[in-house]
Amino acid sequence: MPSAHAPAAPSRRLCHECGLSRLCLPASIEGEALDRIERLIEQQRTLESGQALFRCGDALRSIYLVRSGAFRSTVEHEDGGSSQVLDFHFPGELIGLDAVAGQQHTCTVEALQRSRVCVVPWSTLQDSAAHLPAVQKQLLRAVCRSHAGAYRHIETMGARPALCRLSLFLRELSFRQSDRQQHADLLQLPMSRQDVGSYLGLAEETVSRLMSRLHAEGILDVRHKVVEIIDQAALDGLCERDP
Amino acid sequence: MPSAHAPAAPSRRLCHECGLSRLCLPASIEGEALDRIERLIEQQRTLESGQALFRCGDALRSIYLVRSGAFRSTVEHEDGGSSQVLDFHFPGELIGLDAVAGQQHTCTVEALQRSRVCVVPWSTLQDSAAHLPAVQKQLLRAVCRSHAGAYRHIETMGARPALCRLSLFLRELSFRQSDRQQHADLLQLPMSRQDVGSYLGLAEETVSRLMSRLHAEGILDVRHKVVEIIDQAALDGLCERDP
DNA sequence: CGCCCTATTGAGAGGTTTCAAAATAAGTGG
DNA sequence: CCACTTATTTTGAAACCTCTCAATAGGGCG
Repeated sequence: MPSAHAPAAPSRRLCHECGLSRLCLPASIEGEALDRIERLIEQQRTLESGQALFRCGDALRSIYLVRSGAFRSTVEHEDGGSSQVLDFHFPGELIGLDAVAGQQHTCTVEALQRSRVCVVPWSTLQDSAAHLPAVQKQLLRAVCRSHAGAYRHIETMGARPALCRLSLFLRELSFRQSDRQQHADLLQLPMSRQDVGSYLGLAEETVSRLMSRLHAEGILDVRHKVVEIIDQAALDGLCERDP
Repeated sequence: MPSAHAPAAPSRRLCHECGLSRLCLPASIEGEALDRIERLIEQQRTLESGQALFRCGDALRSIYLVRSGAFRSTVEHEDGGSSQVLDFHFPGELIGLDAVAGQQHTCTVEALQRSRVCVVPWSTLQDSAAHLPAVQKQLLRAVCRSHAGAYRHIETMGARPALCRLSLFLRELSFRQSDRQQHADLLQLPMSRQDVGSYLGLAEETVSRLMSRLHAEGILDVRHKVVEIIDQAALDGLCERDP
């Protein structure tokens, strides 16, 4: 019935049909306002593994909404040689807000695997936020959520023992996966051990060693980039600062 | 001349007369829009050293603009005993945005010394942002600036050697002081050594030891809570990851 | 199938933490 | 204003953890 008159919208139902909208920019937005947000999406873009979404120093052009895959953001250290992993980004998350303060990106973001993003031009988004309080609110909440994530990361790095940091990292991944309706105890680690080490302020060998140890103790089942949590309670215990 | 007709505004020129407005919420806002922002300030509040602005779990009621003094935000760890310093807050900075995502505060903020803040009710601020794009923009930038600070903090904690972390911390304080028109090389440390240690993921003894060492090497002049940077170049050198 | 990159595992050196004690500052009440 | 108590800071020595260097094993991609 409705198909008869519908102007055959050219598959621009991106957000309506996207399972991530609950997490993404349009969270808690429905109806016409959602249509408006959909129209902000300039294009979708696919990135191959290793490809950069933008690099440190690039001018702020767009904000990106992760549709699938995973990303890693890094900063190059002044001395040139070393770089450090600042964050990982999964479906439903916004990327690029690091440039809002200074109009240019402060880190480099690369795909860890074949990934897909929705591209939202910043100028358009800003205009939209100025007119639609709902968009403005969501944008602010997205930044604040990201900020809260950074605080959790700081908390994790402040948890001294390496085992404790790794446990917190795995728990965080587990939470984020279940947010996306994925198994909370069958973790997909799209990043390398080196990335994990850099993210946690540890050597990659330490990460590898601790993974093996947790496997040997029956707490994890480590199969390359797939890690299954066998004993959640034990893992939670390791997140405490002491033992 | 102008005093003749002026309606003797009852000292509500808070922002106009505040030297921090360039850093604070009203940054780059002038004229009538600035008046509007001024009117958002419900009251000013003075806190004694150690007094809490809010505690973890409190409902989001207001955002606070630091006028003078210094603050420390901490999270209590689940196990109860330990807590961790997440951030320090100085004049011109916004406090309280951590609660925007979830409507309740995720950390506890306490004054490190007698301090003064402007109190802006969140509901009022939100309304104002919905109507005034300038306010909206500033609010977003403030969060993003704070987010950028968190990323720098992560970068600092990822810089493995303790000496390197401490150097980066001192440099950061120096930058923030010069932003506030204070001497860049005469640092005021309102927080304890333990706070610094917690902030950097180090033991307080390590912080103390390294301070002494830098003093002995003639790079710093450490006088209790006042630290003078004698050899800026040497300190910068220590910020590199290697030596 | 073979190369290359990543991950794992081992052993030693080094830096930080811990525990403990002394020295210094800060806050309190007379 | 001083003496007292309390808290913070500094310094020391030993133990521990993590890093580094090095070699091996395992997957992934052409």
